[in-house]
Amino acid sequence: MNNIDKIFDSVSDRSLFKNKQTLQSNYSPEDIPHREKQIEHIASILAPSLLGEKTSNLFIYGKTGTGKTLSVQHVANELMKRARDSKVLRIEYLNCKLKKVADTEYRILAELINKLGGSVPPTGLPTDQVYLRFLEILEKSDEKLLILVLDEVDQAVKKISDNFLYNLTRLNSELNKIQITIVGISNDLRFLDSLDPRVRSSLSEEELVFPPYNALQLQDILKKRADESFKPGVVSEGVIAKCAAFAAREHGDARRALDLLRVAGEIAERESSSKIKIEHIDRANDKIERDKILDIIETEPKQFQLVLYSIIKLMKKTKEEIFTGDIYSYYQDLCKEVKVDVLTQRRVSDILAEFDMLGLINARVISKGRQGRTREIKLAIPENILGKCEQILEESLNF
DNA sequence: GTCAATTCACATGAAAGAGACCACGGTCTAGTG
DNA sequence: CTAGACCGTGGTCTCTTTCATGTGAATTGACGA
Repeated sequence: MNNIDKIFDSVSDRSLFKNKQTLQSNYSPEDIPHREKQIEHIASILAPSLLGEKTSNLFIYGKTGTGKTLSVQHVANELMKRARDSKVLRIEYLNCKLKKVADTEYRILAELINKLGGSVPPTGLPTDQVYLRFLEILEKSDEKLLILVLDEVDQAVKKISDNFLYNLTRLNSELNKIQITIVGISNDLRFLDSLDPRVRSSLSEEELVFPPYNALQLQDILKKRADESFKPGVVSEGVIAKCAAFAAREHGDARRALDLLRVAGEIAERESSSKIKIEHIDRANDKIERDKILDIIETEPKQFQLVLYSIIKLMKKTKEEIFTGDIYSYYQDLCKEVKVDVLTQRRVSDILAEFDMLGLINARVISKGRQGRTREIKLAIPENILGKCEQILEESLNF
């Protein structure tokens, strides 16, 4: 037993982390630097809710990792602290992006009902029935106001149509005892434009933009978190700056910067290095990128993998841009070989578009004049993990 | 040489079908008193 | 008589097909200089 204790002790001795949680993405710190203005703004808009008055709907946008969610949650927490005993107010947070939780109208409602303490079957009911239950449960509750935070609404609206937002905003007119305020959060700056004007006007009574952090602000944030997270003296000179620079290049994504720092720490730890050095950051960057891509590839359905495999093979052969037609014919042959049903070109076209979204390929719609219109496709997977990708694909397609 | 019409090879949209999943209500069956 | 098994209906969800329409520039061919 003593030996095991020793091993455990030595691990904790060698560990560079004091408290790793503070670097994890779900951690929410006490203070949020460089967002004071936005937080105040949100607070001032939502403040009347403490009296149970209906506040304006709020719409927030900004790129990923600019502290939107964090700020809103912060304000929500403060509000709840104040309102705890008065029972006027209720705040529910819902992330619309999480698959299997909330990417259809039905599921969003079901999730909300669950959070409010009711229950609905995961499927099988007509959607309007679910609406009715939602209304019912709302009317039953004691609170006068419900603030509904919909994170990443753009994702939801993309999958569903925007009339579910319309329904939500209209719900107020059917409710007597309780009112709903919607706080929408979106990563997509052009999201509002794509909405139905009726929805837009009611949803964005107030608007708030979160600008990206610049490199200096990122450094500030990182420094603060690093102090909480690592043991003193672990972080070498320049590491923070480099992290910040990396993330600033990608539209000031603080989440990414923190991930980078954490992974760099893990790498350093595994190598039993006593400090985090700048080279660890580079390696962390590679690793994050690599893991992300490999993970996507691995979890993709078979047909997608087949298409991707075709692209990789073709790319290897030609080294140049390839077009939808090339891929489709290669893919057809491949399907026959593996004895899999061949999808239509229409479908493959959509699959390619999805790969583009995922960042696995760069696709551009071009017109080649008399030779028609097509996508010009380039692989966006770095050379150094291409082999690994191929291997994974071959395994899962069992060649 | 110039200009509009043509044409290609797909992109992009809309609708609808197939198959999986599930809830609900009604009916049947077997076990119980 | 009643609880549980079983079935049919009707609903959602995802993936896919079918049908329809759109589109940007190379090419063509008519036209005028």
